[in-house]
Amino acid sequence: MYTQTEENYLKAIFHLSEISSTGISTNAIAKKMATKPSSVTDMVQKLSEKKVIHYKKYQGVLLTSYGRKIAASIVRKHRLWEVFLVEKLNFSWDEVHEVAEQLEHIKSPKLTNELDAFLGFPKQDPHGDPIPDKEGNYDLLEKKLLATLGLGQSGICVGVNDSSSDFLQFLDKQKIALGYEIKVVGKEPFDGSMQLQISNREFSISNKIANNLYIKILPGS
Amino acid sequence: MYTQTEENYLKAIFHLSEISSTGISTNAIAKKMATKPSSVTDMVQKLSEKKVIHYKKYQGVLLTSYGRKIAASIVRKHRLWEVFLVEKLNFSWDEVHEVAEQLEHIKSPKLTNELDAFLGFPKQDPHGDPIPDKEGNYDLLEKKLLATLGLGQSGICVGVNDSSSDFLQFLDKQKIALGYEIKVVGKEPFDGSMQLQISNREFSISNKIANNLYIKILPGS
DNA sequence: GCCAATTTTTAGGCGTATCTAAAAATTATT
DNA sequence: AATAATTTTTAGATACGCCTAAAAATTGGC
Repeated sequence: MYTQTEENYLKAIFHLSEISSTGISTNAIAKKMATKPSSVTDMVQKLSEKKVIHYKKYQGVLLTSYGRKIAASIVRKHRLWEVFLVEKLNFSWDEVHEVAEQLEHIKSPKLTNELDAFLGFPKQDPHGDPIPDKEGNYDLLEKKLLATLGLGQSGICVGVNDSSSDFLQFLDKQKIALGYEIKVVGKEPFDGSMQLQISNREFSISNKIANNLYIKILPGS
Repeated sequence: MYTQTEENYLKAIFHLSEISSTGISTNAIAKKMATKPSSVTDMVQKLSEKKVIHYKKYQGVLLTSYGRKIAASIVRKHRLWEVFLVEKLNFSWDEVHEVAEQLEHIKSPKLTNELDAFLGFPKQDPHGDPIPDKEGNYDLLEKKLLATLGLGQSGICVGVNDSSSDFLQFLDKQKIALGYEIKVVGKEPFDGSMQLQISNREFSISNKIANNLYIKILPGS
């Protein structure tokens, strides 16, 4: 059994692994966990003794296959709860994260699996991220950052990179939500800003925004 | 904000207060919490500083009205989650406690209140215990012997008087279990036997049985 | 009312998870 | 390759919640 803190470290390493695939540095974990590198060192030594990560001094860490399974089960719970909150309890997608951070630590396989069934075995959470199954397997979406789209291309908004409340509220204000079709009708080389078309509405977003929105490209575009 | 441990102490004191109404002893709390009296002393000193209990050395503790409100909100969450688990996720009444012990510590007023609404504002949990409202108020349900119920009254089966094996096996055979709602649909003055309705099943029990089953009366019956 | 039994508190220690400050190792620069 | 900058680890301290053992206060029996 793992403490909530241990679970949070495993989850952080899991998410960092999705990007880097090389050894995850102490500093990267510290940044993600909003803690100090020295605290990370203490923890990774403990996690290493528990065989959930590989760790050698000064060389970063990697999840063992066992550790990856545990991390995936936490992510599974987090995302299932997000679906529950949005679909059953009238939460909006920018309110769910904080509560799901708590709910993901509830220990009851029966609860998790019954919840999964109750929700109709969803494949994605409200941010478009995949929900791992019981065994920890999940489909990687072929997501692209909006910023990488060319002029005239269009796609469907499937997720966000930065799920901070500020960013999610910005999207809300701009009436951008998951599932919306977005077309790139202009790109500004000077600052990387883009002109977009959603439904019949046209507006402009900064490069920073475009680097935080994941898009699934439509085949004929 | 309170730690999970602090919340568990408050809840224990809350439950002990329902019985004794005098100062709750260190030993009583230690027994309920499955910990040592010295640990209890440490904690009650901390809780006293936080103004949630009244405490004077060697004189036991009592909740302040503020502390009672906090404790009631934890009990509220616990019992709402129990209803959720039984009604939505196919848990049986004897499986819910352990999971509810975890879920009761989730901190999100919106979650609690939306869950309440989602469940249709239930007044009792699956064991027949009352669910406090947002303000911490709740109806005390009276525990009565089944034999004392009048015609047409209904209640929830909450306990047994005689726990002999013979009796418990009888209950099993008749498919009567804790948490079941029982309605009195007939009383026989001659021998004191009663006709009962459970779910859509009707059957008859002797007076001896009726004097061994504790029932909590539902308000509107 | 006094002594014994019980209850409660205090004192001191332990493991977890965190921190700061300093030392050690690695990486980058010139 | 030597030195500077960065990263990482170690050392030592703190708060929390728990423990054991011993002291203090209360309660009960005679």
